[in-house]
Amino acid sequence: MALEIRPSQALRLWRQVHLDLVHDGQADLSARQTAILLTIYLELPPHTVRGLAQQLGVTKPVITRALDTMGKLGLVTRRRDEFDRRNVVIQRTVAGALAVERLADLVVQRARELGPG
Amino acid sequence: MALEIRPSQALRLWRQVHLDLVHDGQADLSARQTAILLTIYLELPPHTVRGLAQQLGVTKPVITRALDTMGKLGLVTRRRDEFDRRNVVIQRTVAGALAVERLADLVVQRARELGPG
DNA sequence: CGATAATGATACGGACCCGTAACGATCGGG
DNA sequence: CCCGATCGTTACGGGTCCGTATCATTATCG
Repeated sequence: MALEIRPSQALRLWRQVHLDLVHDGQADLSARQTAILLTIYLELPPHTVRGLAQQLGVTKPVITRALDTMGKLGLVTRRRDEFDRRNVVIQRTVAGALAVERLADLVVQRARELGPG
Repeated sequence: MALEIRPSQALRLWRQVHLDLVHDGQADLSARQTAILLTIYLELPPHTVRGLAQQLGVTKPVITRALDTMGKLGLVTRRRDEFDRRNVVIQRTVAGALAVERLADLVVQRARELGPG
């Protein structure tokens, strides 16, 4: 079920969605933060700092700081793992789920509006 | 020629491309910077600081700083407009064009790999 | 126990970015 | 000519992020 898209379409889609994100005054997330957020919301729990760091190929402090920021924005929450208290389990929030959902709708909508070529 | 894509597909595509960008050690551009870069490379020249600021709905210093950063990365160049020396014309570079092209191919490739649902 | 390993958080110096405000340079009309 | 308008840049104070190194806490295993 491959999704066929031409390079020029891909670029216009990419640009338009980013323009929308900037325009809507959403949090100006970096590529890293976006990757972290979507990983948390798309991959199966549980998510740990170490696991996310491995998946992204970055150091642990990067994840910790990103979680700090997203926590302030209400996009994720952290909780101690009671079975292994060294671990921290990253949890989703309603606000985060809504933000992800809004992003999905944005991409779908802008893709639908793409002209040929 | 609408491009049909489901929300879950959109999210997986978005996540995977961002993961690739992080992994490939590309510059960790923010949403704003990405929007600026793609606007320069997709919209017809000439591009000015003021024009970009209007299109993105941000202040001029934001554009100036983004151009500083992308200039260091070799993605864009600036030149004085000789007809109206108040203006600065933003120009594309070979490196920038290659980076944009690579992004396009990345999106196309990851879209092709998307499963259904 | 005690030693070792593993996890996530923190400290540090440096870099970048933000928004507001001010600035120098340039144009253009009276 | 000069004065206002316009352009892009810079200054400022505050915030975030980076990578490296180190830390406290907790688990594991001899």
